[in-house]
Amino acid sequence: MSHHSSNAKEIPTQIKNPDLVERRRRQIVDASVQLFIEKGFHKTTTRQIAKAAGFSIGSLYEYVASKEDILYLVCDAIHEEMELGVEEALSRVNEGRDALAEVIREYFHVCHRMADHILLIYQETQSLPEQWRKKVLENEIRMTGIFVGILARLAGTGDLPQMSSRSVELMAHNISVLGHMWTFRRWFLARHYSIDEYIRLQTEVILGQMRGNGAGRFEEADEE
Amino acid sequence: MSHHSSNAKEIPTQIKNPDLVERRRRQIVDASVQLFIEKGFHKTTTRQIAKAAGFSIGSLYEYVASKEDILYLVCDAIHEEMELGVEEALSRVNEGRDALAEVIREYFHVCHRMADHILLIYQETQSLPEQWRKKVLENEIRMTGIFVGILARLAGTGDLPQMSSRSVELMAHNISVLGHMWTFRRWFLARHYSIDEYIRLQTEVILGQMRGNGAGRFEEADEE
DNA sequence: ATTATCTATAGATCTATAGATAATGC
DNA sequence: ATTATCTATAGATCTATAGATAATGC
Repeated sequence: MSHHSSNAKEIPTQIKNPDLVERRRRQIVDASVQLFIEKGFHKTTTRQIAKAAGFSIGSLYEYVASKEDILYLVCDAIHEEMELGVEEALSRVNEGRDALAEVIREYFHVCHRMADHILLIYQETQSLPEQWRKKVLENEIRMTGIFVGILARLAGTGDLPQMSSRSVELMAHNISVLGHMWTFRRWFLARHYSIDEYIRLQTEVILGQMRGNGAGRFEEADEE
Repeated sequence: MSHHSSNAKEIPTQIKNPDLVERRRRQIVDASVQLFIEKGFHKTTTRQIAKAAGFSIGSLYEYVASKEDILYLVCDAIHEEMELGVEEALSRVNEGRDALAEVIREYFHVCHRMADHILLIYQETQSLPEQWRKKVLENEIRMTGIFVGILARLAGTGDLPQMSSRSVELMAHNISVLGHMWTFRRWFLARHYSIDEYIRLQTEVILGQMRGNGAGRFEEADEE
């Protein structure tokens, strides 16, 4: 399933050498991610980005046409990293009855690792021009789609109860968002739960329904 | 449970007449909410706010000390409206076995009604000065606390299975956030589900575990 | 000659305030 | 006299670009 050849290539540049473009844009993204996380998109200036990237403001504008371009590069890079992370993590998951619990655990760990980045997307997507906001939202759906596929397969093999495709889809959204919740409520949650406790409890909540195995196992961990 | 005498009063002003302050600030908030939803906080100028509120930029700065003050007034007003909405809605909920389903339905309808406002909070909280961001996040926890109280009570009367206080707390967070999810994934969800379908399916998901009544009722609505 | 980079700055805003004016109440 | 409001603008940025300079390869 997929080589995500980052949409970023659509952004025009004055520079002829494609390798150079890729290298410099990576510098721009790395510098910007840091700055945006610290100060937010609007409070970061293009000069600060150029400086942190290691070249002049003039050069910066050879590689992008606007500050919004930079935000798009950043969002796109984050999604690419998320997707790689998730697919790498999911490749470790075995088939079988506990597959979904493992999927959740792996995915939530990726969310934990990329907390600042996910938060950035939640906060700054709105600042993108319409055309690119749309692309970023599509990325979000693509991520959710990975879970739809897994849930559907598990339902097919009987490892999950039969459910309508709409229930499957909504469940996939819930898993995505409850992973994100750890990032945007972290200032609260992390004071009360470790990431592993959080995963354990949420797994119970999410699987509770699907297994339909009664209310007996509430205080028990599933694994770990 | 509470008169939320909006924290807003802490913001200093040059104007002596408190009624006037309240009235003018309401004008400021009403104008700003509209503008922020349309263009975002950073792309809205103080002049536009003053104009939309119906007075001059000079007067505006008699009622607030900075643009951030305005954002805080806006966030605070939104939380106040949310809390009023939720408490009003919950006052219609009866005790008993279906209480939680009703709570969810009422709460999600409030989220639906206030979708733009909730989204605004997600996007712009970060732009607040530390001190006020903290207050806004506390508001968020207070809202969640309402659900903690309800769940705990239902667990006490036996209308929910016994569960640890941590599970109750996390469940409350999930309900809050899955209501918000309708607002920040609305561009996708609303294309595939009506708000009532969304509520029905999510209710099944959330209650599925707690009732522990097996996987039989999947395709059945609970009410409506 | 071509490509990449830099310096210097035009041009456009935007926030916040100072100081003038109008309205209100004694 | 006091309170509220307005006009005009100081002062501070910030994005984006034009035009000059340096590096690269023929």
